[in-house]
Amino acid sequence: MTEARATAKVTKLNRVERNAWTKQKIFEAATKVVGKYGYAEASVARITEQAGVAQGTFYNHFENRQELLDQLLPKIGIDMVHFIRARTGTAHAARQEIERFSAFFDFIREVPEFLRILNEAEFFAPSGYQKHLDNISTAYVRILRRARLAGAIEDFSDEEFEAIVHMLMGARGYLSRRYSYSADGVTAVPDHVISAYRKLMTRGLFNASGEKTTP
Amino acid sequence: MTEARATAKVTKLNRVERNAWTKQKIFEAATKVVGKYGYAEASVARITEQAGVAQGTFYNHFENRQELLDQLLPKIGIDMVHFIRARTGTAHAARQEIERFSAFFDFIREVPEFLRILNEAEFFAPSGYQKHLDNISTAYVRILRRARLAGAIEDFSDEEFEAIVHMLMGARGYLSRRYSYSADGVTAVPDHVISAYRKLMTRGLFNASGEKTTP
Amino acid sequence: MTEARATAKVTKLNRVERNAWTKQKIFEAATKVVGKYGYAEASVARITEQAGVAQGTFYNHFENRQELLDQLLPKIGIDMVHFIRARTGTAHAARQEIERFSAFFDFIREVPEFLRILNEAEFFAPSGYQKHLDNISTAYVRILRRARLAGAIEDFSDEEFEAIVHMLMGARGYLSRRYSYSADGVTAVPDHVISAYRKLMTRGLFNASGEKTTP
Amino acid sequence: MTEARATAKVTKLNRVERNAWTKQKIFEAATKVVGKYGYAEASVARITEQAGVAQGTFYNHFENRQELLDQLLPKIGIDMVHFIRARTGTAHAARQEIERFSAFFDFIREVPEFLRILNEAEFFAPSGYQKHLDNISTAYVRILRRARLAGAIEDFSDEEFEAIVHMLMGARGYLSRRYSYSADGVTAVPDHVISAYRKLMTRGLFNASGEKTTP
DNA sequence: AATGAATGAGACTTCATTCAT
DNA sequence: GATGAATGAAGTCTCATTCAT
Repeated sequence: MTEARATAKVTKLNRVERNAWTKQKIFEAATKVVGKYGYAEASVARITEQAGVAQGTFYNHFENRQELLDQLLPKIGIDMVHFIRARTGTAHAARQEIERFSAFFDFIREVPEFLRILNEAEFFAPSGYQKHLDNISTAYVRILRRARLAGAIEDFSDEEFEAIVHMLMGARGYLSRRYSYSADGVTAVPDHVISAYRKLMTRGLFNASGEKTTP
Repeated sequence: MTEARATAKVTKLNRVERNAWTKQKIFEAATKVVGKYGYAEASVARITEQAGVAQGTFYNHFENRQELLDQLLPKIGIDMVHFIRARTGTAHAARQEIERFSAFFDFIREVPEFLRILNEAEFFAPSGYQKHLDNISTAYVRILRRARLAGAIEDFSDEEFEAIVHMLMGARGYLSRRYSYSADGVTAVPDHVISAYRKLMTRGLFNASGEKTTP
Repeated sequence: MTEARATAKVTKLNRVERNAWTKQKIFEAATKVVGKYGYAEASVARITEQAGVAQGTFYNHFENRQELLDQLLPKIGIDMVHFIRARTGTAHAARQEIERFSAFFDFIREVPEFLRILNEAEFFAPSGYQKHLDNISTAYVRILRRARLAGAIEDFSDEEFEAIVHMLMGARGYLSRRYSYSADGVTAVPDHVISAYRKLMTRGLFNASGEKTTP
Repeated sequence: MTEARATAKVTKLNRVERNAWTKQKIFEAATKVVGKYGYAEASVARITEQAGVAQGTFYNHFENRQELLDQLLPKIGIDMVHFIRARTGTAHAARQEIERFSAFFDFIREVPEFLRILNEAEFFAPSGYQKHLDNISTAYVRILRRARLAGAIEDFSDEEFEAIVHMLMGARGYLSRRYSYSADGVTAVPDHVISAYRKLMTRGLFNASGEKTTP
């Protein structure tokens, strides 16, 4: 009898759990489908088929197709922030920035769907995109401010930080599209791209002296 | 008599001219429609209605909808290159770069549709986008090389130039989306954005000596 | 109570039954439309209107228009085989052949749409036509072989049987078009057509001895 | 000057000649197009392109598309009659019939477009088809009557002749479709088809004695 | 008589969403 | 909550025909 109950834990979920589980299945299916075919091809039929549920089920969990699409990027974006944070050491601010830059591309290789979801979201899921942007730029500006406090950056105002952060995000997007896409799968970014980025940042944003004085 | 004939040119076109004129009307209509509603909403019906021709007429001038969409960006992109070139002086390379940066945003104000056409093209008109990208990056790399020859840039390889150019294009795109969009119409880019860009460039890419006034 | 339930079966169908019923409605509508207007004029719009369902419903049951058209003839063809078999007695082989010939024309009168569906299928639903042809000729050759075994036919090889069967089918098609069509509806075949066929068959294919009354 | 006029004969036709020549070009183009792609794919655009004239030109020579299509088969049908007549000897009537049967298939190989034009005409150019049918069956019945007069056929009425002719035409059509079509081009009919036909005819239609008495 | 761009009706098909079971 | 058939608006594209040049 106890064994039966143990089995039940896996196969027989209660109502709330079943509900969450179904929604999660749809989320994962959408990630796969959008990652592989793009938003434009991510029809409700395709997503529900991938999720193994009926089309009607979709509308028990989401108001409409757009609502799901808008939740997709912010959800994965938070995963990305955690991933990058875990990969960032305690070195000098300029070096940390390079680490973040590299970690971004590592994450893309880890979650290959992310690239397409990120890039297309701006036009197919604008409100989801905006939410993601806010998430990221807020965190990023905070980092730059801290670096300024630590003396690693001088002569940039808060407003300029915001602009810089958008430039950095834009640069990453462009580079990822230019260098990371490939026939099947995502490849590493060439070294010269990273070196170009390092030069631009260490000279343009951070105090050049920063690098030399790192213990 | 010659003047009368000149007038006639406008009102009474021959077959070839009428043909070109119709195609041009469709182009202009598409620019407006895509600029206002985006590629996704740019149906042939909408475009032809805007152009004042029948839907069937569309297919006398373009193989299919996508063919027009793919021609849109490269066509306007060339206009942009001319516009920016005309606004670029003969000053030091670093200053020229700032001029180009500013001129880009001026062009956006001049041709408000361009922004959306450019930004969405990557996903709705990929082959047209690629063509545009090639047009621009080729020209841009040439400019950077010339600056290097003139001693205004040091320590960057050709490969790095290509990466830099993609970063610059990406940065502009992001910034334009962040700062230039608005409810109705396109607004000027704030000064602090330009100043942030200038700092990044003059310090990160160009020789500091270029800026004579830097202490 | 049981009777009430039986009635309920008709009025209140379950999901599977409703589904089959809808598909059947579309089939019947297509039969009518193709029979009346021909394949070329059998648009999905016309068929669904006749069936009393929305156009979109069509594509829940058939991959595309052609799939339905290709299924039409084989489906009715099987009905025809049953019809003819039921009308064929146990008389001498030659007489049976005449019975089949007559029964064919009877079936045409029973299902007036069949004629047009059969005749046009070759060009508008080739794969459906081929399937029907295989169904029929296989059965027909088997009949001739049996007659040969019984001594009613001599001096024909299997290959020749196949050719003969095609001739017989062709002859029926031509005759049906020539004699059975009419402004509205299908009429009986004149006696002289049947007598001509009988002579050709009893003398050309079957042993004369079969006809006992021949002097 | 005389030489110039000679050239003119070829290049410069008078109005009537040019007119006829253009119409002829359209006819030939239509034959090729229908023969290759079938009536359904024989759009005015395709035909005029094949003919090397503008679409508008078409309507200077034919009321509409259907008019041309309806003229196609009768025109070639007459060629066929001449061809078969030239191949028919003066032997016994039964042997002549076999010669006609063979000549029909020879003609198909000579004019490969004919097969498709003939077969599809019934449904895509019904009035043209009817005209062709009348042409052929009239001539054919006349032949059978003459054979009856000569004693080669007995016991068939005029009405039965008409039915027989339709059977023969139907048989030929079926056989041609079954045996003569092939991936690219038209192939010869197998011997067993001809032998089956001969048996059916010499026994079923003609006096068997006819063959034996041939010198 | 020749041209070929313009027309617009109509065909097939897709797909987000609804709703009865 | 899950199901999946039904819906119908909307989209792309074809093509016979017209007509001004």
